[in-house]
Amino acid sequence: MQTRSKRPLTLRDVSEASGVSEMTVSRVLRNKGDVSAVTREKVREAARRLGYVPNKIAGALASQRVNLVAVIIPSLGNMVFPEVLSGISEVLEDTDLQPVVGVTDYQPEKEEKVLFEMLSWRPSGVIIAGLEHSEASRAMLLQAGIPVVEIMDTDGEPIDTAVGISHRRAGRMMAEAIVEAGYKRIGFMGTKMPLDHRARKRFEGFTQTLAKNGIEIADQEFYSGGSALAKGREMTEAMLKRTPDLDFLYFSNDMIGAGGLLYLQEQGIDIPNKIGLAGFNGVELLEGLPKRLASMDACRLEIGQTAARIVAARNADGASDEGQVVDLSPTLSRGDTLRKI
Amino acid sequence: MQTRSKRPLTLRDVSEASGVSEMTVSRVLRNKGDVSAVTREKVREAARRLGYVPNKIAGALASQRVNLVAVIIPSLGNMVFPEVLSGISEVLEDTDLQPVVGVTDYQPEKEEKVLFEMLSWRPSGVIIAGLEHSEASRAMLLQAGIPVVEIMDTDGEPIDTAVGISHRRAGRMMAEAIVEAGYKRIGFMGTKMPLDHRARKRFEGFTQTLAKNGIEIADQEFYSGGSALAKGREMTEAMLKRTPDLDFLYFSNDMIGAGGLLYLQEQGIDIPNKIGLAGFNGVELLEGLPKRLASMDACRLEIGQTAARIVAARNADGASDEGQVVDLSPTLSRGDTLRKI
DNA sequence: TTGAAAGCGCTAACAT
DNA sequence: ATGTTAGCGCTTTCAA
Repeated sequence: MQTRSKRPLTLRDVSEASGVSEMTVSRVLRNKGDVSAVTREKVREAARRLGYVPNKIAGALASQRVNLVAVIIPSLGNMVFPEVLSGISEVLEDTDLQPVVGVTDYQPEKEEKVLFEMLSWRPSGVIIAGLEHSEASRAMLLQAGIPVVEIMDTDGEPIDTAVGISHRRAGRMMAEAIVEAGYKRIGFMGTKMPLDHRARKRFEGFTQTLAKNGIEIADQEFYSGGSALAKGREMTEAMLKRTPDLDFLYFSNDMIGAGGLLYLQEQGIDIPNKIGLAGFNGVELLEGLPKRLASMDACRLEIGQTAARIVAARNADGASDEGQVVDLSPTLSRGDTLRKI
Repeated sequence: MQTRSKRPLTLRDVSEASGVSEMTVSRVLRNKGDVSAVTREKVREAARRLGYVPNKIAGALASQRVNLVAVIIPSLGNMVFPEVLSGISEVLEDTDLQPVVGVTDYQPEKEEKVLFEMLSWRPSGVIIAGLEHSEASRAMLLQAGIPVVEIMDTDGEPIDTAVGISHRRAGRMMAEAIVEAGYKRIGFMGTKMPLDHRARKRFEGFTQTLAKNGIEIADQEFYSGGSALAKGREMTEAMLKRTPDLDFLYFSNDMIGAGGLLYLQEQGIDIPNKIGLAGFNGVELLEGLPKRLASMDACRLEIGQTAARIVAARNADGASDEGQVVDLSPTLSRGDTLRKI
């Protein structure tokens, strides 16, 4: 351990310090090839003593291999994505691959930029949220010549491989459960995000199934920004003032659903008999509410794990699963806010 | 735009396609040096048409510059850190630097590993949470020869520069407010995390100030894992059963505080008169609760912004602010759960 | 304004 | 088991 230096150390420094060729030093540090125990120890000791940190840039250029996996998601604030990331990290930790995260804020232009930036580091694979990408993004992904796994959604044509759930189906399932339970006057609340394709697809599936049962959304409202819990509360109050005869509220995420739930409880309204409620995501965070909100889990952890496994497998044996679509099944939890039939 | 290829394109491909030397192509693509408008357009067009993505690995090796800033944090699930990241991204977006995130799960060994991994990509700076690091980590940071900003905490000796709040002081401030408000029988609930130094420091400051006022924590409990909201609820119930005469509950984070709040409200207990409550963090997420929880904000966004600005400035002009400590002032919000004096 | 040559720090592919 | 050589794809530097 020596004092702060301007020039970072190179293999050569370790080579000189240990009296062994650069090549052998390189072999020791990568545990590659046969090196005698004595030499190995000499080298390790020298590297440790100097505080040598290998230069992956040079290594990557020479070997043409980069052990990074680009993970591109819309947001970190959403709860959902950190959980997907956990699944990815967990699986990649057993390999020599490393996730690198990029965030798009649901903006296609930003996605394009982040993707370009990450691809320019020549990662070994890409895991990217959603099936909707700009032409340029699709082109880059196609050109990259690496495994590309699109996650979260399966309603569409994957570039290469997809792992997720069908959000249309998720919307349909929830609508069916609500109709079966006998609710008729249904209100919807969600985020004002034209670019959140998955929320849009859930909404489409939801309204289609309602329509099939002769039901039309009785009221709806979209918000953006602010605290979701507070927004759920406010929107619920406003909507019930506007449309007092609603008997069910479907929220596009659990957080606003929780806000609505708290509001209704304060008003002493009978849940789920007078009004039923449901959200989406099965956010564990919210366990501990006065009543468990009906919800539908999006298989976040499993999606991350599966995607990572696919990338890892393709890197290991080059097995080509291209075109594969892994469609997971979301499960509905009725909680205490969706009345039994 | 052409079909998927095995070998990624190189500058040479663009050079040949545009009939211009590699060197000039390089200049165009980096907007460096003088290139005639005609040539520039020719090159741009060729690059676009081929779908060329520059190889940053080669570029970085040649130029000895990498526009990445390593950001090392304990967790993404904590709410707090995504917000710090927002502050960092926001500021770095106006520069040519890019954040790259690594997660340590509060484990020193993992921090060491992540740090080593990231430093081996030769980033232009490091932003790392906390002031407590292993000897090896400190050595690497010192050796790296790049700006190092330790964030979140200012109670300790920074390696280079620190930006954060004093958690000891935060604990003291909260204790003072509670004592002033006349509460006497105080219970504490927190996470069982010996390695969360900031939580520990808050607790120390808190108990010290109580002691100074002749008060000792009347009961305390630590949890790990599970949903924080549910844990807050359960622990509150258990603690009040065990120690019924408590008149104040201090929670080490807002999420468990919210759980406690919901429980007490259901029990019809008068908050803040019969029992007062306070959390920590000022999580915006929780606005919308029946009562606003007293809390103390940790200046998360500002910490991120300031840290990023320091790294960016040092990269721009090499100005050396080493040893600087930026100590931000957390503000106490009394909410509705801490009675006025 | 453009081009040619020489490396950046490492590893693949061959020696030995 | 160890060493030598020749690049990886760019950018820096110097020349034209």
